[in-house]
Order: sequence, then structure tokens, then C-alpha cells
Amino acid sequence: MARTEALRQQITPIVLAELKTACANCNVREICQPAGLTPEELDQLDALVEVRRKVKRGDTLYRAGEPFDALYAVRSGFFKSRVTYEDGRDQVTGFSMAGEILGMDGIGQGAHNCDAVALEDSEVCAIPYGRLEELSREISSLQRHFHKIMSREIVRESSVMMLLGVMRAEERIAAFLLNLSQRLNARGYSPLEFHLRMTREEIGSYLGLKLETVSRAFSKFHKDGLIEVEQKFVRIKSIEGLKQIYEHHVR
Amino acid sequence: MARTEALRQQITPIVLAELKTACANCNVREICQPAGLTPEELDQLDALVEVRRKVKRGDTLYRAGEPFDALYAVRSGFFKSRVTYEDGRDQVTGFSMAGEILGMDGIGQGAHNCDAVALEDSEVCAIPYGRLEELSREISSLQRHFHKIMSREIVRESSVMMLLGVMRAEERIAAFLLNLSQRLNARGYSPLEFHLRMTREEIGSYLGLKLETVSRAFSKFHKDGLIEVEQKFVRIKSIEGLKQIYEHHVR
DNA sequence: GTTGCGTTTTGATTTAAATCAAATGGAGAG
DNA sequence: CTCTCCATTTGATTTAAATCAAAACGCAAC
Repeated sequence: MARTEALRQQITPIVLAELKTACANCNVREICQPAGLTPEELDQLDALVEVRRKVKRGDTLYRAGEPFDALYAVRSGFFKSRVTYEDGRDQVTGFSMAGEILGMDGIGQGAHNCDAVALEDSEVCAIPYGRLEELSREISSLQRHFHKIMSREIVRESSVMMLLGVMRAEERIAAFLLNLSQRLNARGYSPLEFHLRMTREEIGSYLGLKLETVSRAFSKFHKDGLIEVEQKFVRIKSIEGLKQIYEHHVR
Repeated sequence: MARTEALRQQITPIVLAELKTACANCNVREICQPAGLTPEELDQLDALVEVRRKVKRGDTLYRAGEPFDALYAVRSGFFKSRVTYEDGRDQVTGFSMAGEILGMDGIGQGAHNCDAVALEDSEVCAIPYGRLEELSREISSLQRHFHKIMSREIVRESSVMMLLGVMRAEERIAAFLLNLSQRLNARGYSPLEFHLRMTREEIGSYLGLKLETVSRAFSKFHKDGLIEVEQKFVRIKSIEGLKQIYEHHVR
């Protein structure tokens, strides 16, 4: 469809810095690194990041049950985390983009608790957990930063519980779009135009809804002039309108 | 009702150790402390726990928005954690019993993210966060233990997401009862007979259900011979039956 | 004891989302 | 370019849980 191409071309990342190897030059460092490290500390951090690993679309970074030995910082690309239940039912528990940390669920049991699947060709930095522990005993700002990241994951999950526990379908989907928008914005991308890396079914799984419900909500939002959607491309026409959906709800 | 009293009297904690003041003698230390500390390290841990604080039933240990400066280890009693939304809707995000740690959600933003409300008269040990950071830089087993506790909270929350996202009402409630049972068992109490500290409404809020639905599920389980319920008292007649409810589900 | 209020149970009805079903559209393989 | 195979959309119908309603119960205050 011609319209799709038209939408695609308008999407221009504001930041397009070259990828370099060292943490010191990493384009997502504001997001995954503590501020105020001395140059020597930055070198130590560089040494910490052992491997840069590419993960092809559809491949897993790790699977539930595999021994845990490293955290992963997403350098580029997009992941979903997925928990599979004994009986085969599964749920998407999160989506991760550049600068976000994956794998913290594995620390407690020494084994990963979910699968991390790349939704597009991606690159991650592996951070061996043992060395992270050592280094964060030496650099207190690193320690603090790491704790904050874990804590924020706890808070993120409790806000998903809120989504799942109390919100109705359209509210969940509005909240989902606004959350994506805000995270893209923080990375220098347009908060109003982006393309979804996941299917309707994956969105639905994350939000506790069926794919048809997600599709219907998108259509409804489009009809109401809040968004434009063409397949995976989304343009938000009214951030305020989306916000009102869950702020101004009736019950 | 006479039946209630009959049930109550059969509930006998297996462990009834005296409460002492020091961590070294704490009756929940297996749960909240790392193993293998030297006596000196235990002394340091003792010094860390600054205040023992009593919280009366219905009172809050902390509220969302209050500055964060300490974690709390529940020494005795029972808490719920509750997130309140801008529009007044709220959700119970967890229940905490002796030996469990509260407040980790506050680290990320330096302010608490939820309310912690005592559901019975309770006692907690306050662990000043700054000092915990310092000490865990010195004692690596403490550091590791702390990270594990945070990680397990992340895993716990993702299993609640699973409850909320994919399970049907009766499955959620069976899972809830089995989880309570297992945690009580780990603390030396009977896994088969206990009394609920929370109302049907609070259970429902945690599970994303209405109180009537919780009540109906309890009645159904009773009819099917899986449990006995008299108000807040529960006796599990068939652990296996409860497990089958979510293992042997149809879809 | 009696009173009153909050909790719980149970029934009747409604409703939001799931399910079932079918058509359409795109992207990739050959 | 055509053929498949998914992914998506949309409509019709069903259903699980919410909502509305009322009665019963239990605990605490008086």
C-alpha cells in the first residue's frame, strides 16, 4: 500500500550517532550507565563488557532454564521477554529496546526464568554477572545504578500488573502506545511516528488481550482520529486523546 | 459460628521460637539473611538493622511518594502493598509475611512507589539503604543475597503477570491459595490450615477479580471438596485438586 | 444483650472481551 | 509474477466475569 511507504519515509531518528565499540562512546550510555564516572572507572566498565553479541530476528538471546551468568545491555534492536507455562500457555512479559537491560530475572535462581527473543536483528553487550558484582563493590555509583535499574524493573512490572488487573482493553492499549512513544522519545526518536516491532498477537499477550481485541482497539482509535495505523506503522495524532482514554475513564 | 472456632484451634504453628532482638537469633533469618556469614559479619549485620518498628493493623509502614531511605524486613505480621492510580483506582500488588523484604520499589526513584499497609499488628526491622549499600560492598555474600532478593521479586511479579494475563478466575484463586500454603509451610506453619489476613476484596484486587468472583470460587472449591472455608479460615482438603485446576485446564 | 456496619454469600442480569469465522492484505519464496 | 503463508481486519455469536441487588453473617461498640 502506497500509504505505508509514505508513513515510513517520515520516520527519521533524531539521533543517528555511529556505533562505536567502547562503552565510553556508546550511543545509549545515558540510559544504561551511571553518570559521573571517572575516566579510569569508565575503562573498568569497558573491560567489564566482555562480548558484543548479535542476535538475528527470531533467535533467542537466552531461554528459560539456561544457566544465568550475564546480564545483557541492548545496544540496538528490539526484544520481547516471554514466560512459558508448564501447560504451554505463554505470556509476553516485556519489550526491551536500546539501552535497556535484560536478564535480571536470572540472578535469583542462577538460571534464566524467561526467553528473550529478538524481534529484529539486534546487538547486545554481555555483562558477566560475577564481574559486575566485583566492580560494583569498588565503584559505588555503579552499584547504585545497578540497584536502581533492578528497582525500576520491579516498578515497571507493578505498573503492568495495574494494566492487567484494573484497566479495560482500550485503556491498556492506549497506555501501551503512550509508553512506547515515551521510550522512543527518550532515545531521540519521534514519539509520534514509529513502527511496531511486534505483532498484534504479541501486543495482546503482553496486555492480557486477544489479537482481535488489539486490532479492534486500533481501528477504534483510528476512527476517533487519535492515531493512524497501517500494519506495523503508527502515527499518533493526539497524545492527549490517548491519555484521556485512561484518565477520563468511566466506572 | 462454632465451626470457625473449631477450625481455629487446630491451627498450630510448628515453629514458635521466642523473638529475640539480634539478627543472629532472628527466627526468620533463614529467609532474609544470607547463609555462611562469619560471626563478625553477623555483628555488622546486626548493627545495620537500625530500628525495630511496630505497625498496627490498618496503619501504613510507608506511603507512595514518601522519600525512600530504608528497606524493611517483616519480622512478624502481614502486609499488603498497594498502588493507587491517579484516578483513584488501586490495586494490591503483593502480600508480605515474616522474613520477606518490603520497599525495594523505592530504590529506583528515591521515593516509595506504593503503600505498605499492615493487615495485622506487625513488626519490621528497618534496614537503612545507604548502610546496606556500604555493607554489601564489604560482604560479597550479603551483596549477592540482596541481588537475589531483588531478582526474585522481579520473578514473582512476572508470575503475577501470568496470573493476570492468561489465567481464568478459578485458576488464579487456586494458584493464590497454593502460593500462600507454600509460603506458610516454608515458615513452619501448616500448609493445609491457615487463616487469611486479607478480605475477599483484597484478594480480588490482587488477582484482578471482583470480590463476588472470589467468593463464588471459594464456594465452588468447597462444593467440589477441595477446601473448607469459614470466613477467613481455610483448610485445604486436596492440594492435588487445586493444582489440577490450573494444570488440567481446558482451552 | 442489642445495634450497626462492614464482609461475605448468593442470585439475576448485563456486558466486555473471547471465540468462531471469513475475507483481505502483504511479504517472501520460488 | 504468482503462489503461499501469516498477519490483520471485521462481523456474528458466545461466555466468563462484572454488575446490580438483597439477604445473612459476624464482630465491635454500646
